[in-house]
Amino acid sequence: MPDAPIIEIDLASPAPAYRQIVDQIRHLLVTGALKAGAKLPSVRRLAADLGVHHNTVAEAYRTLAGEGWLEIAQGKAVCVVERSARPAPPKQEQQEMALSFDRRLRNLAAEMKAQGLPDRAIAQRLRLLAEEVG
Amino acid sequence: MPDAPIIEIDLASPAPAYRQIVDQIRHLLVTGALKAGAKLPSVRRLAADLGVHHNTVAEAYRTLAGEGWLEIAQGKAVCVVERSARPAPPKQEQQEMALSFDRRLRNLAAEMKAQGLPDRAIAQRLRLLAEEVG
DNA sequence: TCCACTGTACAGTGTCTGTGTACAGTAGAC
DNA sequence: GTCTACTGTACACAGACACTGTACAGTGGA
Repeated sequence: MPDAPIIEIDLASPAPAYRQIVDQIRHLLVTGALKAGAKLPSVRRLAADLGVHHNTVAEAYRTLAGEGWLEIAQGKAVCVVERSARPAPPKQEQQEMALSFDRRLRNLAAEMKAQGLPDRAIAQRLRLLAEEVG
Repeated sequence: MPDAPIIEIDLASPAPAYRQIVDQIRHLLVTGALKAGAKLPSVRRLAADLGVHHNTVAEAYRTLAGEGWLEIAQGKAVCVVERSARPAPPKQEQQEMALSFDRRLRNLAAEMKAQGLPDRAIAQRLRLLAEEVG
C-alpha cells in the first residue's frame, strides 16, 4: 500500500522486533484500521522504515498469514484477506482462552503496579479499553 | 516457607520459565498474598515442584530481588522484604508507564480477539480486574 | 566438627532472533 | 519474448538468551 498506517517499534525493547511488528499490525487488523483487500508495504519497504532486516518483517508477515490475516505470495504484494466469520471456538476452549487472558492481564497489571504505576491509573486504563472493546 | 503459595508454570509456553516464575510471584507480592517477612521455598525445592533447574528459580529470585521485593543471602532462605512506600515516580515517567501499559494492554486484547475470544468476554475480564484494582 | 541445608558461579548445549546474501516468482515496458 | 524492477523465500552465520550439570561456598543446628 502506498501509505501504510504508521507502525513504530522499539529496538531497545526486550520484546523481539518481529513480535512487535506482529502485535502492532494485528492491532490494526482487529480494530479495522486495515481492512480486507488492503495491501501492506513490501518486506523491504517496511524493514527500511523500521530499521530492521527485511527477513525480520517477512517473519512477522508469515506469522500473521499463519493466523489467517494475510495472504502472501512470492512476487506479489502482501494483502489483507477477508477473515470470514469463523465459527466461535467451543465453550471449553473459550474458557481456557479466557483464563489465559485473565492470567496475562493480571501479570501485566502486577508488573505495572510493581513499577510504581498507581492503582487508579491502572484501573482507569482497564475501564477505558473495556468501553472501547464493547 | 513450609507451605508456599501454589505457583504453576507452563513449560510448553513460549514465555521463558524464569519469567513466568517472576510474573507469578510478583503477582502474589503485589496482591499481598506474600507479605513482608514471608520465607520463600528454596531454589531447589521450588525447582523440583515446577520441574525446572534450580538455577532457573535462582534467576527468577534474583530478578525480584533486583526489583526490591526479596532479600537473598547465600546459605539463608529467601525472604520477602518490607517494600517501603517508595515515592511515586515523577509525572513524566508515570505518563510514559501508562502509555506503555496501554499499548501492551491493547496488544494483549487484540491477540485474544484474534484467537476468537468474543469482545464481550474480553470487556468483562477487563472490567472485573479494574474493579479489583480499585 | 559434622552435616544438611542454603544460594552462587561458570561452562556447555540447544534455541531464538536478526542479518547477509543469493535465489525464484510476478508484472509492466519495450 | 526479454528486460528490468520489483515481490517474497531460503539458508547459513553470529550473537544473545534460556536452561542445565556440576562444583563451590556460606549458614545454622545437632
